[in-house]
Formats: sequence, C-alpha cells, structure tokens
Amino acid sequence: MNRPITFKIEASKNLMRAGIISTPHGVIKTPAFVVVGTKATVKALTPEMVTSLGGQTILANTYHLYLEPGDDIVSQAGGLHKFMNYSGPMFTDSGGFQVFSLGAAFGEGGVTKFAKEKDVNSSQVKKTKSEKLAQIDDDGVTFKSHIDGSLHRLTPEKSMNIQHNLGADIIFAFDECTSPTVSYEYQKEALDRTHRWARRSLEAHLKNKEASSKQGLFGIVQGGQYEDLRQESAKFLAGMDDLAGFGIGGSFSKNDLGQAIKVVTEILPETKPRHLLGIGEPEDIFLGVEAGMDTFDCVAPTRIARNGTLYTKAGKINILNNKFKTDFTKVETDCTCYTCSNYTAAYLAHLFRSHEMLGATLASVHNLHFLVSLVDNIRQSILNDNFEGYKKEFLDLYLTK
RNA sequence: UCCUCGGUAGCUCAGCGGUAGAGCAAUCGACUGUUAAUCGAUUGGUCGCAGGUUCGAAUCCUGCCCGGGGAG
Repeated sequence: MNRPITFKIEASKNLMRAGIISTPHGVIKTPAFVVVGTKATVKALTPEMVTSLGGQTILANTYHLYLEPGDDIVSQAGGLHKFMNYSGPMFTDSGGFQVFSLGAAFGEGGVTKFAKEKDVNSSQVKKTKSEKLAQIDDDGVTFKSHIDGSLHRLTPEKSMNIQHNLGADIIFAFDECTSPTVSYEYQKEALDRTHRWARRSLEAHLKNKEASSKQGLFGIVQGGQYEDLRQESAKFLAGMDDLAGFGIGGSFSKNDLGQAIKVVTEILPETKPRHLLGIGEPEDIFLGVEAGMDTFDCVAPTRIARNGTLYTKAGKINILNNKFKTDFTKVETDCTCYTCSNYTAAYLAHLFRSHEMLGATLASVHNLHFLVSLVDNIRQSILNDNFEGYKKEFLDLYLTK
C-alpha cells in the first residue's frame, strides 16, 4: 500500500527526536505545534496569518463540522482545505473527545484535562450528575447537539466517514476520553472499547480505498492515569501496522505528564509520528518532546489570547491589568511577531478594554507566534544537540514570577 | 408662579415600612484533542438635604435643594 503519511527522523536522543512528517499537503517539521481550528477556522485569524506567523498545520474537529455546516457541505465545497482556503497539512480530531467534554465532564465546572486533587476526591459525587449531552455504549456514542438539542449518533464508522468527507491529511480513530475521576474498572472497560473502536476505525478507513490513499489514520492511546493500562494500550495499537501514527489522549496529572508519556512512547514504534492531544502549555511541551512526542495541539494560545492573556518569555501576562493602560512598550521587546512589530501593550490594553475584535486577532497572532517559535526552537535545539540547555534557559525565565 | 415626574454604587436602573440589589464599569484571577470575544472573585452606597411619624424609613408625611416635562 502506498502510505500517504510518512515520517523521517533527522536527529534523536533517547526517546526524543526531530523529524519530518510528509503529507499530501506538504511537510511538517517536528516537533511542531498544531494550530487548533476546530470549526474550520482558527478563531480570529485568516489561514494566511497562521502561515505567516509560522504555523505549519491546523487541526479541525469532526464533531463540530458534522453538526455545522455538515460534512456533506464541506465535501461539496471540495473538502476542508478548499472550503477554508488552507493548503497546508491538516488534522481532524475524531469527535471522541466530545464524549468527554460534552458527556463525562459536562456541567461539572468545565473540562479539566489535568486531574486535580479535589476532583479525584469527589469522584463519587460526579457520577450522579444526569445532565449529560452524551451517552456511551459499546457501538458508539449518542450525542445531543449543543447547538439545537437534536440527537445524533457517532460510531467509529461514522467518524471515519465524516473525516473522509472532510479530507484532512491526518485523521484520528474514534476513541473514548475518560474523566480523570473514573475507577480503574471503568477505565479498563473504556480502554477495551477504545481498542475495539480503533480496529473498527481502521477497517472502515482501509475499506475506503480513495480516502486511505490520501489520508493517514492515527490510533489513540488511552488508559487514564494507570500506567499498566497505558502500556497495554500502546502495545495494542503498536500492533496495528496500517496506522499512520499515534495520538496520546486522555487526562494526566500535571506533575507526572512526562512519565505518563514515556511508558507509552517506549513501546510505540519509533518510525511513526506521535501526537499529544490537547497539550499544551510551554512547560508541558518540553516534557512531551523529551518523552518522545512529535506534535502537539492546544486551544490555550488562541483561547487565552481572546481572554487577554499573552505569553512572554518571563511568563504569562494579563493585558487587562491596570499597568498596561499606559505601557507604550511592546508586549515583548525582542518578539518579531506582527503584533509586537507594530503595536504597543497600551494599544492592546485599549482594544481589550473597549472590546474591539482586533484585540483578539493581535493577541492570537502573538501567542501562536510565541508557541510555534518555541516549538521550532526546541526542534533546532534537538538538531544542535542542545535540548537540555535550551530547556533550562527557557524555563528558568518562564517559570519565575 | 403653579402642576407633574424624578434624585439609590463611577454609569443605567431595581427595591417602595424591617436597616440596600442587578447589569455595566473598575480591580484581580482562571482558561490544556474550543458548547469559550468565555467564566469567576473582589472593590464600591451617611439611598439629594433637614425635620417628622414609627419599635423600625431608601420606602410614609412636611419643608428645602437639584434635574426633566407641562401649564401660565
């Protein structure tokens, strides 16, 4: 079979590596940050802006596009790339995460990818919550649309069908992302289901010859906070030769993120790319890269940008703080992004305070540039065999407040 | 000059006998496969002034001051 997605390692050290993922829409130099564009748009930005700030690739979402405008319409438009006017490599998530975000974790204070002590301790309470928008059974998931309340059903086959219609280069198997609060027993049950769904996803994908000649399927490792389950998951998926790569999903404890990934990447074949789903923040990306991850996607840079938080080398700042009203310097003096090249912190503060939408755009440009550049610097540091040095240099300043 | 409506947090207003609330603004915080230009916390008021009635008044009565509208 002619594989649409290939991966070449350029440099490696222990589990860590720098490489190049080749897709029908171009290459992704890894480690790379995947810009999130859930509904076929990176919020507040045009695709040209994403490209010019250094973004190599965009991830959209099956669940959202299925509901609105409908994958049939995207297909009629000529596929996701053409529809949204983006010609670079694209990913689509499978919709499995919505089982978590709209189901298991719904109405409980928001989606928390990272387990927190208090959440774990109150797990008993959470089970009694009935206001869920999603119900899981062995065949798939029944969703209530958050848009109009209509009922929908997603199965591995359906998710593949939608993702084929959307036409991203890299697509994900339909999985169940569990809450960090569930018991070992449930986690095991969910994992087995995710594995059966991975098989069904792959079968459905390969059955569509045209799609599988242009799109590569990534399986998703789950297992929650249990190392043995994560290892079991990695072994299971590693045995599926026709997968183009792997995603690692689920919730983690912030302090052992690196370890949780390592136990998985030690098992996965090193010849295929690995994507860490939904992570992250700069400090998490260092851990992920070190543990052998190649790509990362995260809503944080764009979401926090829209809410007034900007990354700087010395940590995050909130542009809405009083002191920025009259700060006529750049957000970051040596930043080369479009925003810092042309505007002051005081101007951004003004835009946010007056709720002008340009604020969201300029802040998103800065944050994405910051994160994309960071990951690119990490890549260079691996190629130059200076990862440790760069990591220390960056985090020493970033984490001091 | 008379009639009338109104004067409660920085702003717009609710409360109309039991000792004051909302939205916005302000200040700060959160946000990790986006139900998010979202959410949360905090600060902020001798209820125009002076009397009176009452156990108790932002709320009822009287006078005054200020503003809108009307009549002359």
